[in-house]
Amino acid sequence: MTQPDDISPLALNRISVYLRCLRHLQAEGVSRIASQEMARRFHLSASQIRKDLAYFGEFGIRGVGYDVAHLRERLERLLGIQRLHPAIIVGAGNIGTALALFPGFHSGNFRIVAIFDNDPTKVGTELAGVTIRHSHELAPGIEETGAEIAILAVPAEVAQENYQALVEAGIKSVLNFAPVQLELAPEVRVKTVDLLIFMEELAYFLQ
Amino acid sequence: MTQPDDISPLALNRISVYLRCLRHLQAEGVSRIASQEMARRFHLSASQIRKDLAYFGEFGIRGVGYDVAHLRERLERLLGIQRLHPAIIVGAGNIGTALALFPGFHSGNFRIVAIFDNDPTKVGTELAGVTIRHSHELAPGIEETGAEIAILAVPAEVAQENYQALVEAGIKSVLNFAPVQLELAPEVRVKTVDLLIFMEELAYFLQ
DNA sequence: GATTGTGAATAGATTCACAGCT
DNA sequence: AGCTGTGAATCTATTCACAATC
Repeated sequence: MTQPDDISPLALNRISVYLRCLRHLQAEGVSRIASQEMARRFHLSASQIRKDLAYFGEFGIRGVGYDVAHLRERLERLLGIQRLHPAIIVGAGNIGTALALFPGFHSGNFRIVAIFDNDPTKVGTELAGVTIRHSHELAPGIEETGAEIAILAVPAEVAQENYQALVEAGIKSVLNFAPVQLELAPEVRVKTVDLLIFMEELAYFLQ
Repeated sequence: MTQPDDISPLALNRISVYLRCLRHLQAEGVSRIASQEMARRFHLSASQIRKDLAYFGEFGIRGVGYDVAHLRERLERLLGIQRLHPAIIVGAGNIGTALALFPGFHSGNFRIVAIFDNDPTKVGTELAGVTIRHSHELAPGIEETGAEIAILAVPAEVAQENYQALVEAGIKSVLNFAPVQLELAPEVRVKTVDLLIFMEELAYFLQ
C-alpha cells in the first residue's frame, strides 16, 4: 500500500483516536456516523476529522456521513495494523514486566514474541507466556521471530547501548521508556515516552 | 511566582528536556554552556533553545552563554519542581505497580504518598513503602496527604468513573494511562499516555 | 570575537466557509 | 436538505539573521 510518508505525527495519532472511536461505535451497533456527531460524542473537531480523513482519500459519502465498518477497516489498513506486528521487550524490570502483561498487547494487533534481560536470575523464567532470554541473544532472537518493534524498558544508564544493539540487530522501530535523549540512527524510528517530562508538564500548571 | 499560562505544551516539554541536559552537564562539572554547544551535544536546535529560554526571561550572558547551575535552578523554579509534589497512584495493577516502583519517582521531585485499588486482597498490602488503601478512601486520602497529581492506572472500562472520583476529591491534575477519551472537567488538567497510539504510530512507518 | 535575545520570514497546523455530491 | 471534501484564512511554531551586549 502506498502512503504519504510526510504526514504529521499529530495527525497520525488522531487517526488512531478515530479508529478507537469507530470501534466503540461499531460495538454499539452504529453503522453510519457524520463528522459532527462523532466530534460531539468524543470531544473532537468535526472539520479536523474531515481534513484528516480526506488527507488519505475520500472515505465518506456526501450528504450521509461515514460508514463505520468500512472506515474502520480503511483506517486499520492505513495504519498497517490489519496484520499482526511481532514485538519484543528489552528489559524485564518493573516497566518491562508491566508492559508484557498489558492487556492491550494481548487483544490488539501487536504480539510480544520475545523478552530480553541481562539479569541471569531472570533468564529462563516465564513472563506473559514467553521465556525471558539473555540480552546477548537479541540479534538471533529478532531474526527468528521477525520482530519489527522493540519496547526499550531498561534503566536510563544503559538505554543508549541497548538501543545501539537493537539497531545493529536490524530492528525497525523502538518505543523507548528510558528518560534520555537517545542518539538516533536514521534508519530506525524511535518514539520516546518520558514519564518525568509528563509529570513536569503537570507540575507547571499546578502553580 | 507569575508565569505565562498560555505557553505551548511543546515548548514546556522542551524546557524539561533542557533541564535534564543541564543536570547532565552539571554532573560532568561543566559550569557554562552556549546554546550552540548544548544543541550539538544533545541534538537540539540552538535557536529554539534561545527562543524557549527567552520566553521566560533573560537567563544568559551575551558573548558568554548560560551559567549551568543558575539556569538549572531557574528552570526548576519555572516548572514548579523546586519543591516536592505529592502524588497518588490509582490502580495497583501491572502499570500502577511498575510506576510505584519507578526509580524516577523516588529520586526526583515527585513522591508517591498513597496508592489506591478496589481489590480487597490488595488493600492493606505494602507497595513501594506505601500501604495500599481502598478506592473508597480516595477523598480523605487526597485531603490527608495534600496530593496534587494522580496517576490513573486502572482498566479502560473504569477509567472515566475513577477520573470523576478524582475530580470530586479535589485533585488538581491527572496523568492517565487508560486508552480512552476521557470526558474532561475544566478545572483538572489531564495528560493521557496512550501506549497503543504510540505503537500504532510506529506501525504506520513500518510499511 | 562570541553569543544572546529578538523581530522578521518561513513553515506547519487548525479552523472557516462553501462549492460539490448524494 | 445534509454532509463531505477542500481552498482560503487564520493561528501557531520554528528557523533565520542580525542588532545588542559582554
